[in-house]
Amino acid sequence: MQPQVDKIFQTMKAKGLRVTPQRLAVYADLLARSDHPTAEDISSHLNQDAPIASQATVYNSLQALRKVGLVQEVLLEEGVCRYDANLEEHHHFRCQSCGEIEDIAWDLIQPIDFKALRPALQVQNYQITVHGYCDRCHSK
Amino acid sequence: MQPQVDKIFQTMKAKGLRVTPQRLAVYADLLARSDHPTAEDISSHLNQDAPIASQATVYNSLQALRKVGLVQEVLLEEGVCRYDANLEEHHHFRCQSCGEIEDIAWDLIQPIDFKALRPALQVQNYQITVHGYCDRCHSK
DNA sequence: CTTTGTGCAAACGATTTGCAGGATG
DNA sequence: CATCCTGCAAATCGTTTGCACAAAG
Repeated sequence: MQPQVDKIFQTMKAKGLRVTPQRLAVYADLLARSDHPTAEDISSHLNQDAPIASQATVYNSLQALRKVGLVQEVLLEEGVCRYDANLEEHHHFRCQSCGEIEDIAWDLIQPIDFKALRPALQVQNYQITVHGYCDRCHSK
Repeated sequence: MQPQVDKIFQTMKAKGLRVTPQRLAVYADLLARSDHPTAEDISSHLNQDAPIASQATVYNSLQALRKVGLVQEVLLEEGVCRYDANLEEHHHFRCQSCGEIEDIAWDLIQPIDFKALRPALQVQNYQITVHGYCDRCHSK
């Protein structure tokens, strides 16, 4: 088991939530994937061989994980919510042709000091969303 | 009628789409609002006194306007799609407490040269989404 | 008279919820 | 044994679609 998975035990127990096999499976699946799956993606991937977690439980688990801060929502397209267990701050690129989503490392972009720009706002975090065409689609 | 509204005639006709009273009403409503209303917001606002456009027509009109580039989708929260007729590039701030959305002027933030950072990506546009607490919620 | 758009209601897809039964502490 | 969680199915919410009629070119 990857070291990162340990986090769920500390984090969830600290908030009084149980670490059930289903929640663990959802979290492990998210950690193991580099893409940003939807709830449906996770559900079908998880249950492809044997039933691990019902659809409702996947949704519930994602909410629980989100509540304790282990996963984040990612909103890049209309109509679907994607999830991400990569808690390092990062930005996103989305290909307008194939829909592929690519992370953009936080360090690549010079930090923006919103405190200086807009002192009235108490900024918690920010992300940059980049739209365009990926290498593969572009070269077609 | 505001000068901006004229745009719809040129733009839609150029693409072979008709400027119907409903589409005009939806567009004018969007131009007149500084917030970023949902389709439902627009529909109820438009029809509060007299029936102007059915719900389906509001959705269709928004798609038509989006297709010709007069309005943009704004994805800031899960489950709802917001719309914006402000075509000047800009960023968004969303208050995590009251949900209020505020524009952040494009010029406020130093442009990012993605071509230099990630030459493989053909970047069309990008926006920054800032989360935090607005002045009002923060001072509570 | 052919094309495009509207309105209604039904269909849809993603997500949530109510509730009975199970597992956990 | 009290609490929390799961699974199922039904419900909900935002959005889309099929179809008949109306309007525009």
